[in-house]
Amino acid sequence: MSLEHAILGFLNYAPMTGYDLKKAFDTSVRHFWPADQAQIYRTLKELTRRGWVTVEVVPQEDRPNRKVYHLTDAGREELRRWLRAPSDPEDPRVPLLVKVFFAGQLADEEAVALLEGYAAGLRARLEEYARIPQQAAHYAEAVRSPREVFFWALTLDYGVRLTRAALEWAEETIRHIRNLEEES
Amino acid sequence: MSLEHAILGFLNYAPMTGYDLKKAFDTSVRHFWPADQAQIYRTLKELTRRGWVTVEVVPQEDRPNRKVYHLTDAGREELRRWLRAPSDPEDPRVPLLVKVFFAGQLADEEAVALLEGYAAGLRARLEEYARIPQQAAHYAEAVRSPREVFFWALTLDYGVRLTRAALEWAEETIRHIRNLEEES
DNA sequence: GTATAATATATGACCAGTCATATAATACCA
DNA sequence: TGGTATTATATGACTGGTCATATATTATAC
Repeated sequence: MSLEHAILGFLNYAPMTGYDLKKAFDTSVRHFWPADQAQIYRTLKELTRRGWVTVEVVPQEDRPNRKVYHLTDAGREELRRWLRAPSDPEDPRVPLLVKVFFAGQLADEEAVALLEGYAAGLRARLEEYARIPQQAAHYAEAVRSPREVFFWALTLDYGVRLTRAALEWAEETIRHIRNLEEES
Repeated sequence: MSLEHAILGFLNYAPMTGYDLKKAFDTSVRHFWPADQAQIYRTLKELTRRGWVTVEVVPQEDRPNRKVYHLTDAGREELRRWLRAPSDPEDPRVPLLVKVFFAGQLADEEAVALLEGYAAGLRARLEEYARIPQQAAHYAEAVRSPREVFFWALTLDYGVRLTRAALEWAEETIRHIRNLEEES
């Protein structure tokens, strides 16, 4: 399960609270692995039970106590085991394709509208991706580990390439449908 | 929810049992929307409750009775409503990228092995996709609705393009890591 | 003769993830 | 003065999906 291991991965950088972890997810892997706050806290409990992390309660007066989680040796071992383990190749679920599959029920203009909406979402996504490097720049400087930064950048590259491929498909498909219309 | 509506979509082609539906899923949309048998039966129950489908029990002597489900007018309306409704653009979860994100913990050869395993899975997927047109040929003939066949083909085209894009990313990334190794 | 596949429906247990909400203090803005 | 944001943890209810298994008959393969 990815959430568990992503948490181990973050705690391997530095000890953190559930709250910190939520922010870490939201500013890094959220585009390919969003994490729900409730799920993070419940997973931390489970990871503690398994001995992969330990808790250190840091009392605070002005705000709620912090529960700082530390990766244990067993946890670090599990992280590396998971990283090396083969992942089974599952095709990702694509809700849009379910609509496309049954789009024969729609008129041509309606099918085009469906694809235009999808394409608009993809373009917005690409714009968001384009803003990431600047946002990440100060991070990369702070971390000062070019090796880590290299792998982080790979995930963005993947996102851009796949989104572009999907957009090209959508645009060509729209053109295709419009051509069929003209011919008839 | 896609499963519900996919079932409505199939029942719009023809009345069917849960068993038939399972086969329909497995021979068409399984690459982007796999359906569990238990989930199909439970969803049919729910769709009946909502009045989108009706059941007709067809007694059989030699094997279990068939419960043939029929799409109602309300169900057909719901199918078209769903097809026309905008789908919110969510980035798909990509478990591999979680590993890549934390791959700084691995040695270069290990990171390459991770990507090689992924690439192998993608190549197998492309080979499977390449076999689909022949498999679907007799279907397309039987259906005799070129419009339906056109939309079905679009979903395959999407799969091929996205898988190729992912494979290119993986292959270029592998080369990239190997180049870095040589330089050092 | 024995095992497995196909036809057909169904339930129980479980899992990961989502959404809403609770608590409680401080800070800041209008 | 009221409303929202930030810090911080936690629970309850729910949803969609997975896995294993039960039942019962016929057909086919080894």
